[in-house]
Amino acid sequence: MKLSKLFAPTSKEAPKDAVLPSHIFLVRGGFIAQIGSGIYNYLPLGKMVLDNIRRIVKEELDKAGNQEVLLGFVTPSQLWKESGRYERFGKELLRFKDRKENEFVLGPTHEEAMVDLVRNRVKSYKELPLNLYQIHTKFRDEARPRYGLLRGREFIMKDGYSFHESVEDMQREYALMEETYGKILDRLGLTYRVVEADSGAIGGSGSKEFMVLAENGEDDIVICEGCDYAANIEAAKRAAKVIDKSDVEMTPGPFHTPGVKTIEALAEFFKISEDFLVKAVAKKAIFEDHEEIVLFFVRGSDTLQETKALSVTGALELVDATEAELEAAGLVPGYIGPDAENVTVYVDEELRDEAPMICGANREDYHYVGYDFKGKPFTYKDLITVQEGDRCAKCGGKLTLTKGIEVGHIFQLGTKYSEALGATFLDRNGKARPFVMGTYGIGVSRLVAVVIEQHHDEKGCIWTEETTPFDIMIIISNIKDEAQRTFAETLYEKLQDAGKRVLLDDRSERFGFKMSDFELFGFPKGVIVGKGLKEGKVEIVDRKTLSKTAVDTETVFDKLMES
RNA sequence: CGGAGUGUAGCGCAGCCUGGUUAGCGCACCUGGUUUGGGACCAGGGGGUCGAAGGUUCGAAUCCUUUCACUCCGACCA
Repeated sequence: MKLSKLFAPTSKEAPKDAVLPSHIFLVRGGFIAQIGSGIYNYLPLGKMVLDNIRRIVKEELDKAGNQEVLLGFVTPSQLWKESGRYERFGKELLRFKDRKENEFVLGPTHEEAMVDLVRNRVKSYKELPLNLYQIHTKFRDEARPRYGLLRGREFIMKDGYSFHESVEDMQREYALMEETYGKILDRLGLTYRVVEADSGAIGGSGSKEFMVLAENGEDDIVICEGCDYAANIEAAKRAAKVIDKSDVEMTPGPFHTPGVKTIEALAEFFKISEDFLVKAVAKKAIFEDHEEIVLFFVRGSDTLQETKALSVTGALELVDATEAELEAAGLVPGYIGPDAENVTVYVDEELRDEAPMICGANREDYHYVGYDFKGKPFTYKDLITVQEGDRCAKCGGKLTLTKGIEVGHIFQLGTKYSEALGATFLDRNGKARPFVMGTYGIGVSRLVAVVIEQHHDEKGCIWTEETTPFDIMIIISNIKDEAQRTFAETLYEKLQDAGKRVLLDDRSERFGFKMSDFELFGFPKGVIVGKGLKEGKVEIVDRKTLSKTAVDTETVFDKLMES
């Protein structure tokens, strides 16, 4: 390809809203261009990267025995109503009607559609297992799209769905997918961790996320320094905190604490560690058919993990409760304790049998000192957010927090969707049973940006070997110099014939301009054909290190073929 | 969805408050020339429904109303 013919408009200026390197360089390098909020066009270079990633994903999945299909992007709402997600998915699901007033959705994920494809077509255990995937556009009407390709509304995802006759077989496939995803990310040249995750709106019994480690990641992940434990903050567990109670004594009873409403104030008032306080977090839980106030109690030094909290309630969402709503429920804001009546109460697991504690007395201006959880029949659940420095539940090692970008997520789904949609097969005994399913996703378009988040410098992109659109860029320093042009064009032809993907910068621009574009594009190798040609020399530039090596014109071809 | 902004040439912006010639500037673009190892220079040139609709006015980019889009902070987010 000749750069003079390539549609790759580069620019010195980045869009003013671009803050992440991937966003800035992909736009400046002419890889992508925004067309609407959270919607991007792929220009030739961006499309090449996307195709590379898509190809790697496909190769590895096919090797693992998966089969590619392509489902309709527009999905009849009926399917979503059958699974119950039409209501549950919320506003992210873009709904619309056709000219006949029939309702449709733009698929944000395709569990329903894939189950529909398989039901009544796969009828016997003999046809199982089956793992079908597609690499397709998705649409989620994100409340706030940002960060370029990292959080768009329209994006490209690989989504796979497996069907099995037993949980054991599904778990075998789940393990195979974990391995396969690892191979894919390795080939892309990414550093990642597999972490335990919350299953969220998809549901199911277990899930893991593939997190690419990056400073600008949106997800907090917990990593153990001592073993391989790693988890999303939303799902992370720790060894129960050990509290030193040696010099704490309390005489049980109510205590007058006027105006002391926060944990900090309470710790100050009693001159005691927050470890001995009970923090009440009140939320309004919204269910499909009603709303109610729910109370969560955690140790004063802990914070509520909202994803865990949401999951124990089974509600659609949790929102902050207003003081008026709390009072209406018979609660006293600032003095709420676990013995509150007529509301649903969840207590953190680590407070089971804990004593002595200080908690709200459910009475204006009073706390209860010396509270004992022993024998209290609360519903105890894991509710806390793991903090930096907590101890690993697996090995006792120190837990640290880091940032990651989610690029893959695998789920042990079970029979949730097959049951809801009535998708069954006949088992070995001739009995109809719902498929046991797994589901597996990779953010293909997100990966385009992720590669850059992990591989860039202040000048621009640095593509990895398998993602780069071109292997080599030949830069003709002075296009008016006949010798330079002839040599470069000959080399260009030769490398192409030898199977290299080569871009020839034959533009009539100045040297500095072309070098800047080379650095911005980020192809692994550059060849500068310039003033050294008179002495029989050209230079090979390594994009990663930006180091230049003078090479004889005789040997440059072989040198380039080596790498 | 709450709060706050911005829409003027491909991009970045000034002009608006205080209405009044032909709406400017930088970059980019086109032509000619000089230049060619780190985003050059000289000369000439093209490009605008001032986001849209309505209103006030002799006169609107500028004032008013409505609307749309985009962005930022937050909430939200397989």
